[in-house]
Amino acid sequence: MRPPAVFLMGPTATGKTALACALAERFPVELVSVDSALVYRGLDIGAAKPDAATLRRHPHALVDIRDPAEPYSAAMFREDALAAMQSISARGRVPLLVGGTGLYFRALERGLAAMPAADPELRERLRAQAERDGWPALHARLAHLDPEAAARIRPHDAQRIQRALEAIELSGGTLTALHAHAPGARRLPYRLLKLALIPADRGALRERIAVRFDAMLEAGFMGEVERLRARGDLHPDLPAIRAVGYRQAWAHLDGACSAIEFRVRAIHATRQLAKRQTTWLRSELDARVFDPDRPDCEASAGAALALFLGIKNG
RNA sequence: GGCCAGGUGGCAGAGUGGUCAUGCAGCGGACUGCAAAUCCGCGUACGCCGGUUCGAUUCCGACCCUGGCCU
Repeated sequence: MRPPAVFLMGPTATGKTALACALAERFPVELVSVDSALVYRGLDIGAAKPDAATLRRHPHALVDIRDPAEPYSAAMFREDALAAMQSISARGRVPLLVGGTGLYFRALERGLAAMPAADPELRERLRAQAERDGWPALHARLAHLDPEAAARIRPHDAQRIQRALEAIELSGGTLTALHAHAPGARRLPYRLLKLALIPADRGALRERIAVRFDAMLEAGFMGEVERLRARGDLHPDLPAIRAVGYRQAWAHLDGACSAIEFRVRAIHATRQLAKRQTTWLRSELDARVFDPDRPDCEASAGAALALFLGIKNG
């Protein structure tokens, strides 16, 4: 029989970490982070990374595993997460995957088609071509090589056009053909309980995001960004520096906008992130949804987990 | 009180006698190796009342409001 595993999903600033830690106090679970920003060392305050004391008491796998200069990816995440889960299960414990990165959860659960890995040089070449001819021109080329993929991808979706052309060039086949290779065998070999934290009232979430951002500033967020800049080898095109908050802070320190403007932009970007994260969650039809703003949220989630694990609550 | 300028969607800000500004915010959505990324979609806005006109956000008049100057 497949071992159990739990997903705890939710947009930013909904208290996922607190809930995960609370559950870890009561159940035999161990935490695995599902967050594309927490993997980076040095992104702490602005990424709302659990503090050192929390991490000591409740270790999170896949936190601080990457230098901000090295890009991470969904495929690497899947591999790392599977390894972490296996080791947790082997100890007789239950992996609790907590985070807000929809693509990572999906890649983990459904698997990714076997495709060539990212190739920085090829990407750079495609980027240069796009700068000259525009992405729609590359999209037209894609339409020639793989009409089906081109129909799915918008002419200005730089990232996907680039990835499609990259995969085609590296594999010699089409993206469509690569995807067609059923990733069925790659499905997650676990019995899953999915918990989703979705605020019924987005107004409350918006407010919490603003308050939290000001707390980050108070806690020294700018100093953290200054330290990253001081390294000298980081730039705004890196995934780590494009993270919400960091990107806006970087632009502000470059003189692109005032401190006041920077704060507003960062808060807006965070809210927009929360919205996109919520959109991912709406497609998780088999998830148990809880409202983080209700006082019984933790108890309800705990009850669902107890039932799933066949453990007497308490 | 007088003179001048102006009142455009939640905000900023163009413009025109009869199809469209645009940006930001917001909302909805997509999502297979950068995903806290990338992209797509969504608004009968033209201060108020009259007038001119086939047709007024646009032209004319009164009124209200805002800012500046003057008394």
